[in-house]
Amino acid sequence: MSASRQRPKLTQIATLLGVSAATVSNALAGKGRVSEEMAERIRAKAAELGYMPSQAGRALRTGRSQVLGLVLPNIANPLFPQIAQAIEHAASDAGYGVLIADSRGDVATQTRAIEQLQDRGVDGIVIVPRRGTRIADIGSPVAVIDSPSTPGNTVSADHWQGGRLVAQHLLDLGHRNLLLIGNNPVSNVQNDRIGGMKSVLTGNAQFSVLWIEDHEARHGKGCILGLKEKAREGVTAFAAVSDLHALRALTELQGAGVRVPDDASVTGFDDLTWSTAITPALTTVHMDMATIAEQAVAALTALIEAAPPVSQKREHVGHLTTQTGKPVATATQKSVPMELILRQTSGPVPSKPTEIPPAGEKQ
Amino acid sequence: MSASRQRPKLTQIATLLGVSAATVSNALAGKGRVSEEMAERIRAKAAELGYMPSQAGRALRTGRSQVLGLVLPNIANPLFPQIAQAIEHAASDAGYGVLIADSRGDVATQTRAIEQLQDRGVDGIVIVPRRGTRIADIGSPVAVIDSPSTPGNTVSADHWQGGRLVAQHLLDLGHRNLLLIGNNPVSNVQNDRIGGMKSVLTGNAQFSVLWIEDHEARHGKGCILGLKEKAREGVTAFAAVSDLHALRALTELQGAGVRVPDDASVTGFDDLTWSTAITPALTTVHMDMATIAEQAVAALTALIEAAPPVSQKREHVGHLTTQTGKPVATATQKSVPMELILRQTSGPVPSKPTEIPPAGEKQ
DNA sequence: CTGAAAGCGCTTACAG
DNA sequence: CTGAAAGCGCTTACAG
Repeated sequence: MSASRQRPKLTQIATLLGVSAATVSNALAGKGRVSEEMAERIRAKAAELGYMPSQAGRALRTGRSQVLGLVLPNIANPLFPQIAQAIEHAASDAGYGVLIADSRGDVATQTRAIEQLQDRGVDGIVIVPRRGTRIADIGSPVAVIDSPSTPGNTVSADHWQGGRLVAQHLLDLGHRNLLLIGNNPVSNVQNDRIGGMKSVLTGNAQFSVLWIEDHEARHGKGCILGLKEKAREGVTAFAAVSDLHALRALTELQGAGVRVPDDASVTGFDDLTWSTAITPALTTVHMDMATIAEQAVAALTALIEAAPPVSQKREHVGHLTTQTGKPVATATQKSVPMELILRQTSGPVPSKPTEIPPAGEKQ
Repeated sequence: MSASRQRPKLTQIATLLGVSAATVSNALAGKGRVSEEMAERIRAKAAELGYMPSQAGRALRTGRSQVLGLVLPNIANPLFPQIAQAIEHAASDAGYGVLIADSRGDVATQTRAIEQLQDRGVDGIVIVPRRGTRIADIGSPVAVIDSPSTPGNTVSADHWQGGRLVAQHLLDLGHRNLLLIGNNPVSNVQNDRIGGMKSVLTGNAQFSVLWIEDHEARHGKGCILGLKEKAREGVTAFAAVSDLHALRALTELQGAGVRVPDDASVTGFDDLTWSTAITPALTTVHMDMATIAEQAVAALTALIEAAPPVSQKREHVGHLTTQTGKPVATATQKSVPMELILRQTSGPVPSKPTEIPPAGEKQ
């Protein structure tokens, strides 16, 4: 009944007001070349008609789509919601839309995904890269979200510091025998987190590291991690590099009759949605994705504005541009502090040696 | 070093070959108005230069952006990765990009999100709507992913049938006393799932329903669900309408010394990523998001093609269009069967009455 | 079978 | 302060 009248266009409001399209455009863009009085009338009329400029027209003319591409290693990744949400907001605040792409596992698909995004005319790309990605080969402005150990333009959480946080927390609770649980020793993120933990675990605390992929390579996918035995051997704290692994540890321990946090503590990383939905709720480390996303988008828009739009006649070629037209940008390296979230899976080290039930009739 | 030459444009390949832009355009579009020989040369040259048409130019001319909007109630939803991934692929296969938007909780934000998408010129919208959304008010082609109980153009999993699947499974295992766990009684999806379960639980099986929101309203957010007591009262199977609630049940039971699946069975819904990462792995019901997404995108592209592009001069106004230019579309109502995934949290009902440890020193 | 022309909706120098 | 004109890259009737 209401709504959905035909979308008004610039020229309509121009003729309605008896002015030129140029004036309307300038007024709406706030380019100041218009009398305040005229500008006001134009803005009023535009608002009245619910005018929104056509992206297509503007994009064609300016060479800018006002759209960013978001490339992720694997959309199915449980961290994806947090990242996508944060990027979407940051981008939206900066006047950009977000087009998604999925690397679907391999670097080849990632390359294709990036190309597709470019074919669709994105102004820049936010990427959480797969191992082995050559960022430099991407012909668009790029912001990388990874770990501070990644070279190049990067924004990320300070995973190392996050590691220190958990380890210190466990130390403070009296734990002196810990198992650090990771998945893959070649991940920068995981290595940083573990490295941070290790850096705190000096002196009289002992620890070892369990890499799940290695373990599964030997015992089969989805196998038991043998945490109950570890507990019986005296480990009182299990510190995983991700909530996913913490969940695995928690359920394995609980299923084996090891009580958390009474008999052993478990901690994770990432603060995934379900981490409060479990009993006991998971102690974890939270990354401030909102800030990370803002910084990534800010870095990206800076790059975009520095680079001349591709499809524009370059009247006077800038002094500070390389032959490819890419500005000589200094690499951004930002890292955002992580925050420890105290919940119920971590508690004081048991005073008396833990009594772990023996055998255990697992099916 | 290589790559990133200036993007070639249509006219470049035209002049290079000494033909008109029109011919190049026709050849590339396969419009047949070009000799096969010429077409071949043109295609070859285009491939050689890595030509990709400018979306902006094409969009401006055709009135079509080849982009779909994806609107979700809450990007942070754990189901989002599955949905986004599936939609992205289906859309990509159909030649569309996907722009994301976040409803961030309320209907008002959802409305704004939809408007933003429209301002960015999307050709259509895939929406997983919030309660109370008036789909009819959206001025663009829309495909809705929800439950079959939702009126209008809808594609969805057959949640009711999924419910039957789990309930029958538990019945087959000998369970006769079940607790169905839901969150919110006003959700169509959850009601369908529970309804399906109930429809199977006739005869000598007894059950009751626990709505978590109600329970939390009385006992506080994040409270204990009291499942151990239920178990002691004779419940042997806990069937949740989502993996999230199943996880909550599982950890609560495990933490209270109730062994799963030996003492009690637990089942979920959705097959979230972590459902194999827990011990024991979760028995759940999987939705075929790939198929759902394909159907949603297919329905959407059909609508898009039926509707005349907004910004086009409508030479001869079609016979079968309403005054708003929207085609009189018959409502699509498709539902995709769900699949039971047997894993370790469900097992035969215990032969002897379960011995649940009493007290329980929860912290 | 091929080309010349118009135009999609905007913005940006340039004149006045 | 305002307007006329050109042009972003494409596609689509229409002529030839």
